[in-house]
Amino acid sequence: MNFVEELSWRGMIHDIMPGTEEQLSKEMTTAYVGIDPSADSLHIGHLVSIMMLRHLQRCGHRPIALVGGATGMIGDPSGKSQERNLLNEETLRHNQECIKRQLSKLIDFDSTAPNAAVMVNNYDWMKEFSFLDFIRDVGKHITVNYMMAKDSVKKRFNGEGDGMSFTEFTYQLVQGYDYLHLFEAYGCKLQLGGSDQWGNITTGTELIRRKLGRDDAFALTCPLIKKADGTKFGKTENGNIWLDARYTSPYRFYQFWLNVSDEDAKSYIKIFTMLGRDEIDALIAEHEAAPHERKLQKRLAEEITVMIHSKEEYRKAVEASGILFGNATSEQLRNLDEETLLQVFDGVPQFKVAKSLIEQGVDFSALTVEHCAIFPSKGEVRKLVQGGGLSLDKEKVADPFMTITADSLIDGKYLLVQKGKKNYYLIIAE
RNA sequence: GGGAGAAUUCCAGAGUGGCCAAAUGGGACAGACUGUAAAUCUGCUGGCAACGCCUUCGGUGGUUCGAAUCCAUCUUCUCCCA
Repeated sequence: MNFVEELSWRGMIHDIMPGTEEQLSKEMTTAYVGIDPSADSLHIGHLVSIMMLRHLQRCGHRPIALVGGATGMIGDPSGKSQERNLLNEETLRHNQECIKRQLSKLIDFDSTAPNAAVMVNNYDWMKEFSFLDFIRDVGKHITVNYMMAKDSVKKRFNGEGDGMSFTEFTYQLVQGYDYLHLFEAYGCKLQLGGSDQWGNITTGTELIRRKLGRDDAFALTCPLIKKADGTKFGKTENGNIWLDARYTSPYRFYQFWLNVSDEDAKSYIKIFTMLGRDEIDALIAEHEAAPHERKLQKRLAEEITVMIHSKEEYRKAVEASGILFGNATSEQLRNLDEETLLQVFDGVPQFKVAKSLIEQGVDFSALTVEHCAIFPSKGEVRKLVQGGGLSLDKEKVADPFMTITADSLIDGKYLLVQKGKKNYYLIIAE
């Protein structure tokens, strides 16, 4: 299987350095991607790079995942208009461990195959590197003129943002040195990344050329993922979509993919799943024939959820979606056992209230406004009720001042308040 | 340094003594339709024990029966001249 061809039909190539394809067909090639360890979980913004590594490994080449412990301490100025926070070593190590665990599910690090993946941390070779040694052995080879010509740097000189510290300016040199180091230590001849990394990557190949006189270091970047409507990919109003279930529940993760637009689904299924070309073409054809069935989104969500979480989590997410968005009745809701109920409503805002309060009977508006702060005011509740936008336990609320008693409790302790179609609030009486 | 103007509810932006909880547009939220989409249409957008009451129009103080509207002063911003 040809790596470049594979990425190419998937629309995952933005820029490729001449000679890359020849290099890949010549021998088993080692390639790396840099990952910024700024959190202890990856998010879906990282997923494209990871998919590139997966394809690379499948095509028989050797992936290296480089955790940017050192570079993470500096902060990449590309695409940022402000100086970033720096991380300490302890946090970095912790983050690296967590990231490795996530990557292991997707990339093979452990096998004895010659192309088993490797994880490295640039902190390991940067921490002992003295400033003097660095500027003598590395800085000497690259001119400031060259560094200033990069777009990411130029922008910061044109009055966008707050200027740029020397630390940030050095970033590309440090990343460039990573490539040099991996080239020498691992025979790594290709760097992959997002298109915003092109400038940094070419500093690396330039460094290898000038210092070692070698011109067989290559670069390949993928386009940055965009949504068809121009808004930022991978963000919701609740923030990032994380791969770690602690930060983004599998249910939300599944929902994110299920909700992508038709246009985006067509490109995402190529980028984020390992499905083959024929299957994808068939899915897209099917989708275009009956877009309302959203087979494409369903399949996309299934593939990715299973890949990142598990079949079991996927199954639960589908079940939860059925209850939340299907025409589940009050009856069905009450038939759920407590465990399933809590899973379905995992991630839904929860409010605790004294059970005695419910047993005495309490006014719906008072409960949701005063005791639980679900809604900001009783006027709000009244308006929503008048518009038919509020449900309790899957039944429309007709009177904002209705009295809630223990009869409404599900499993003797839960109340499910629903605003509109998508907003749920769980009240727990204890 | 001198002069002119502006500040209104989530945003933009009307209002220049009682008819102002404040036009209109946008956004947000909800309803219908739908595919948990887009578009469209409808409602709604200060609070409350609600045909009424209370708190809002940069801050403070005043004039008045009555002030977002007039006066004084302070703060911030914009523009013009040097």
